[in-house]
Amino acid sequence: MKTSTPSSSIEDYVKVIYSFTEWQQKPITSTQLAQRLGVANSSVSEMVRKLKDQGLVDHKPYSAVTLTADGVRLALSMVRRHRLIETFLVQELGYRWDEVHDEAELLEHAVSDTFIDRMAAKLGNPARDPHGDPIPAADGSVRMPSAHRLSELDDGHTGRITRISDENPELLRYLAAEDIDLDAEVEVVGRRPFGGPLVVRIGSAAASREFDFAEEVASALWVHSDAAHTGCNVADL
Amino acid sequence: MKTSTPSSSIEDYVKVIYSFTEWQQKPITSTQLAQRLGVANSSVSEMVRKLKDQGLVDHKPYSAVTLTADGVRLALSMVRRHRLIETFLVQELGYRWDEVHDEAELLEHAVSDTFIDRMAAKLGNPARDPHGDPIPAADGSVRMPSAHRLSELDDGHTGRITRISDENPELLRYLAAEDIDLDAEVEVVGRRPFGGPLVVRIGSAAASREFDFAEEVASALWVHSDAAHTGCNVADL
DNA sequence: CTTATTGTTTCGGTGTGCCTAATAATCTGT
DNA sequence: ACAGATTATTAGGCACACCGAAACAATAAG
Repeated sequence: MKTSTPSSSIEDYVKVIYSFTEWQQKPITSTQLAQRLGVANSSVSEMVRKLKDQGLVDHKPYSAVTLTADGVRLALSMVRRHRLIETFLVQELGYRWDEVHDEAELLEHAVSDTFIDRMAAKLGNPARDPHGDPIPAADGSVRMPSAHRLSELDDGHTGRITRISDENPELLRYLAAEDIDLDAEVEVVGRRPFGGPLVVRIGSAAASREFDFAEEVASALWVHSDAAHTGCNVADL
Repeated sequence: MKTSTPSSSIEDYVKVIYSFTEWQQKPITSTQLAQRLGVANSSVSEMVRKLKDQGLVDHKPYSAVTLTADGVRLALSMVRRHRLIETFLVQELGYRWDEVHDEAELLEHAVSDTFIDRMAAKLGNPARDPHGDPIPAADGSVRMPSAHRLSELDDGHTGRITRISDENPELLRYLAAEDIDLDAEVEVVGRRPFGGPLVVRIGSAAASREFDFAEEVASALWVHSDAAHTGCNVADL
C-alpha cells in the first residue's frame, strides 16, 4: 500500500469508478470503465491490477470493481477538486456552465491542495457546483441531495431541479437557451404515447412553460421532491 | 515540422532555453539546460534532438542550443502563461509572492488558452508579474524594461527596482520581511572591501534605510536607471 | 449439455521521457 | 602541441500508460 502521489491516470480511474456509483447503485464493470475513460479494455485490466496493488480498489477477476476506503477517500478529493474548479470558473472567470467540464478535467490533476483551499475560501465553501452536484468537504463528508431522474417520476409529481448532468455540453446549452436552471419548479404532466417525450411544466405558477423533453433531457434532470428536505450524510470514512 | 500539441516536457525545455537568454546574452549549453531542468545530460541530448526534429531549436552537435522563430513563439506563450498565472495567484487568491512559482509551474501546462485569456482580461492585461518580469502579450510582443543587476552598478548610481529574481523563495521572503518591493528607489552607496557586501540605500529621501546586501541579494535585484525610460520592443516574430 | 456469444484478461509491442555507463569531441594547461 | 579534464553524445534499460490480437471465463441459446 504505497502512499506515493497517485498519477493523474490513477486519479481518473478512481474518479470514474466513484462517479459511476454516485448516482447509480451497481458497481462498474471493466468494459464500462474502458468506455468512460476512452481506453481499451486491456488497458483497464492492467490499471485495475495496479489500483488493487495500491489498495485503492477491490477486484476479483471477471467481476466488477469497487473502491476501498482509501479509494473512496481519493475519489472524493478528486471530485471535490473538480467541482470546486468548475464553480470557480463560472463565478470568478465568467465561464458558461457548458464550458467548465473539460477545463476542470485538466486542472484537477495539476493544482495543489493549497490552491484548492484558497479557491474554496474565496468562494465561501460552496456546497454544490454549477450543475448542482454536491461538493465534498475537505474532510470527505458529502451531503447528497435526495433526487430522482425526471424521467423516472410519476405523472403529477412536483419538485425542484437539484442537479443537471453535465455529461453533454450541447444539452447544457439548450437548457441555458431555454432559461432552465437549478432550483426551477417542475411538474410532470404526462408522457406522450409509445415512449414519446415527457411533458413537463417548468417555472412558478405565475409564469410557467410547458416542454416536451426527449429521454436524454428528462434523464439528465434530477428532481428533489417538494415534500421533505431529506438529505443523507454519506461517507465519513 | 509537426504542429501537434507539444508535451509539457517540450514546453519546459523551450521555456528554459528562452529564459536563459532573456536576461543573459549567450545561448544555453547542454549542461546548463540539464541543471536547470534537473535531468541528466543524456536526457537533454535526446530531447534536443527531438526539439530539432520539430523545428523548435537550432543545434549542431557539441555546441549551444538556440530557439528558432517557432521555438521563440512557443516559449513566449509559456512565459506569458507562467507570469499571468503568478499574477493571478497573488491578486485573486491571496498567494504571497514567494509561493507562486511552483504552483504556476504546474498550472502553465494544464490550462487552456481560453483560461489564459479570461484570466488576463480579469487582471486587466497586466504588463508585468509580481516579480517585475514582463508578461508577453498574446501576439508575442514583449516590452523588456532596460535594467541592470544591482550588483553590477557603479557607486552613486540611483534608480528604481524593476525586477526581482524569483529563483529563490527564501530571498523573496527576506525582501518582503524588510519591506523591499518593486519600484522602490535605490542608491548604490559602495562596496565593503575584499568583495564584501554591497551597501545600498533604499527608499525615498525622507525615509530611506541602508542595507548590506550579499552577492546573491544584489544580483537578484534589477534596477532601472533614473535617467531615461528606455524600453525596447523585442520579438515581433 | 454442448455450443455460441459476450466479456475479461494475458501477451507482445509502442512511444515518451528518464536513467547509468560507455564513448567521442572539445577545451585547457603546460 | 598534446595529455588530461571537461562536456556532449550514443547505447542499452526502465517505468508508465496505452494498444491490438489472442486466449480464456461466464453466460445465454439451441
